[in-house]
Amino acid sequence: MEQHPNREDDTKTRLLMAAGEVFAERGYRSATVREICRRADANIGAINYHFRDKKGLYRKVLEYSLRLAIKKYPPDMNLKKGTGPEEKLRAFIRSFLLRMMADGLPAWHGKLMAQEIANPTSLIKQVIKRSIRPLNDYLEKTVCELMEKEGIHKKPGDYEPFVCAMSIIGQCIHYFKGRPMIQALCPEGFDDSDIDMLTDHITNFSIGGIRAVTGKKRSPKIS
Amino acid sequence: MEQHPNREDDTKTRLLMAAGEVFAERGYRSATVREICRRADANIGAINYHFRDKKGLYRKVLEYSLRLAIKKYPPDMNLKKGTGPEEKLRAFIRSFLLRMMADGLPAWHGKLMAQEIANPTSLIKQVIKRSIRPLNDYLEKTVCELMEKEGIHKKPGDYEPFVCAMSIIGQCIHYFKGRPMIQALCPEGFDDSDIDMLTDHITNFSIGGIRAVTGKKRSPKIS
DNA sequence: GATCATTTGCAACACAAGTTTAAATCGGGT
DNA sequence: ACCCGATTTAAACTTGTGTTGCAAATGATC
Repeated sequence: MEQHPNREDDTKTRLLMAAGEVFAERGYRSATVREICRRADANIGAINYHFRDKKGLYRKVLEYSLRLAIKKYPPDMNLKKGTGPEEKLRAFIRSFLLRMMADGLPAWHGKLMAQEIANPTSLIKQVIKRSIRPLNDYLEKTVCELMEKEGIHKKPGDYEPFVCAMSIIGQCIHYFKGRPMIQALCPEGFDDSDIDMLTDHITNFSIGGIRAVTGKKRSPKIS
Repeated sequence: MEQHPNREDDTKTRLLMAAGEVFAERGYRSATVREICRRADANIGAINYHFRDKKGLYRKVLEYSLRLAIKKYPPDMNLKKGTGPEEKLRAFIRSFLLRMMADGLPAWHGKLMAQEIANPTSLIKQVIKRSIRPLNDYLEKTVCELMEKEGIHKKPGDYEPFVCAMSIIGQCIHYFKGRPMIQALCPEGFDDSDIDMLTDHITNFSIGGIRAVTGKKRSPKIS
């Protein structure tokens, strides 16, 4: 039935792939080992043999997905050095959206993270430390660069860059998790091909937001 | 253990109250009838007797919560007529955050909606129609007023006000559903008392965002 | 080709959660 | 005091899900 978990691969790999798919689209709790095994065309027992239990499988999926993600989406987003912060922000948002919305092999990295954020499991700590924190640091750094252009000097970890980063992430995640509601609210529009328009909107909106946040603080410093 | 479902009330009311609490904090799927009954100090069978089944109970909770919400948070947010759109937006964001974050009796209206958005049930259509849509309309209208001040004429339902509204809602919901992650990312800060700071930030950020979005479109119309 | 570790398939088990049922209890009305 | 309907209770039933054990099959090594 499924394509990606190629029958050529060994059972362990097929399980890993199928599990990645299912965990990504259903989340840890709602995913069932039986569906994973069905998609992997493997036996229920195999999961116990190769990964001990469901959580062991999930742990391996996270590790594998993380390793792939680092390769495919390095923190600097493969942008040439010296690109302006606006373009860095746009690239960040676009890749963040793509990672969550896209289908296919590298799709589940973002979805897994989004699921963890919305419904944390006991592995949330690890996910944050190794996946979310680096992304967030990069985003905060970019935000700081944008603030710098407004004449405000902030460093990652300060209050303003942090909440701005949260506002940006929040928008992106909302467009993923809130898709059913958005479809219902606005039935005519928003197929998956609109990621570019979405990227434009969130980028513009956020740049304006950052500008406004720094603007509030600037007044005492200008004069 | 619990306070609100007062032992004085009849079983049906106690069940309704307890269910509101549990559904609000756990979501429909993760909530269990057994916990609801335990909190309501009622028998398992009572749910079947009074509400047919879990979904029937949930439906009644939504109806009751909606009726209360309309009374407590009317669409115009009880602002005096003639208030500026900035203040309307701030009031909207603040009440939206409060409804999700607060504890106590009227707390679960917002939480239920947020849970529905993040994990829709089969009743999502009804929730959207009667709760979310009106709120969204009001928000879009406010956004349009803000755009008007920038010299751009848009009406609710147009693309720009819609995506701006989504960006605002997205930020608010992220601060509710993403609380565990935010705590982990920024352990020092963010107790529940920071709603005022959050309101300030999201309001400023969003006003700047709206300004930026209209700014992009304004250039051809100005000249 | 025999032996051993690895892998698979199947069935059973445990457990949690929603639902149902039948008996017990209670409260008014006559 | 008795009866009848409404309510409450306790227990069983059903289903879905994770886990485990075991026998059979497979494959590699000597």
